Amino acid sequence: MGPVRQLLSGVDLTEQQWRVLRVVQESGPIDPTQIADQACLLLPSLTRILQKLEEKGFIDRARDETDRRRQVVTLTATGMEVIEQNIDASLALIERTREKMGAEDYEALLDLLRKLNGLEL
Amino acid sequence: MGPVRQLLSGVDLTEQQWRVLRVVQESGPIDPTQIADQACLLLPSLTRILQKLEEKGFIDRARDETDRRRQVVTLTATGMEVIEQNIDASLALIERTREKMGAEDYEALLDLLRKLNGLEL
DNA sequence: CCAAACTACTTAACATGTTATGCTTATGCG
DNA sequence: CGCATAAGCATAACATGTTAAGTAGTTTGG
Repeated sequence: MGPVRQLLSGVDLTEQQWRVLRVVQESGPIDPTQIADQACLLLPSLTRILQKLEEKGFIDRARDETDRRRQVVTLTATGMEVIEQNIDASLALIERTREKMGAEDYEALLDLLRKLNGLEL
Repeated sequence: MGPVRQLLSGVDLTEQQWRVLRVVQESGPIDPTQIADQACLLLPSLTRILQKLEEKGFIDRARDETDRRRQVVTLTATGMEVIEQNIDASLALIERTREKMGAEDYEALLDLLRKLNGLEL
């Protein structure tokens, strides 16, 4: 993750903050529980991350009027800009890693990690 | 790591504290820089962990009289006891994970992780 | 219909990850 | 020898991981 942190340091974002932004971008309006699931974060961590992202003006949070326990997280225009400005470098970094490892090994690693993650120990 | 944390919660040790204890046990008297290397920890984290382990009475720290910048970390009798009391369950947990994943996949995962770790991005 | 159980999220407290900085002791070199 | 530099740790500051509790809103069984 070192290169990722370096990439994001220019816009004052951490790995996790970036990951959450990307999840919101790809999913559209979404509630924290689903974000946590997709970003592999526990809710207490996500709570703090969403607070930071809101302070920075990258997301908005609204109460879900159907179920008032829930929130709806949305990207702001600023948030979309930040993603646009960094997405190419981010994807390039992933691709570079994939090439350095070899595509087959890269996929094999992901599969094995998913398998380990799915295990009941 | 969930099961590991559960295993160690009985003796009030965290994963990393346990890992450091194990490194010291296997290496014998050793300095913090080498511990950090073997346990995959950064020195600031290790500093705090060693402080905790010393408070708990599981390790001793002495200045290296040859090079007074260095320390020598040693297991105490209490530290050895804690390891003896938990090592079997710890190894059993590793073995169980290995079996659940399948030995081949388990080894393949370790190899791929080592490969990724060795990569220069 | 209502109290108990549950869900979604927050807060708190402590441990660690990460980067930058500081301090002390060693080393290399002119 | 004497100083600049480097090595080995410690500290500080902030972000996250992890577990336990707390709060508000919802659902459900009697």
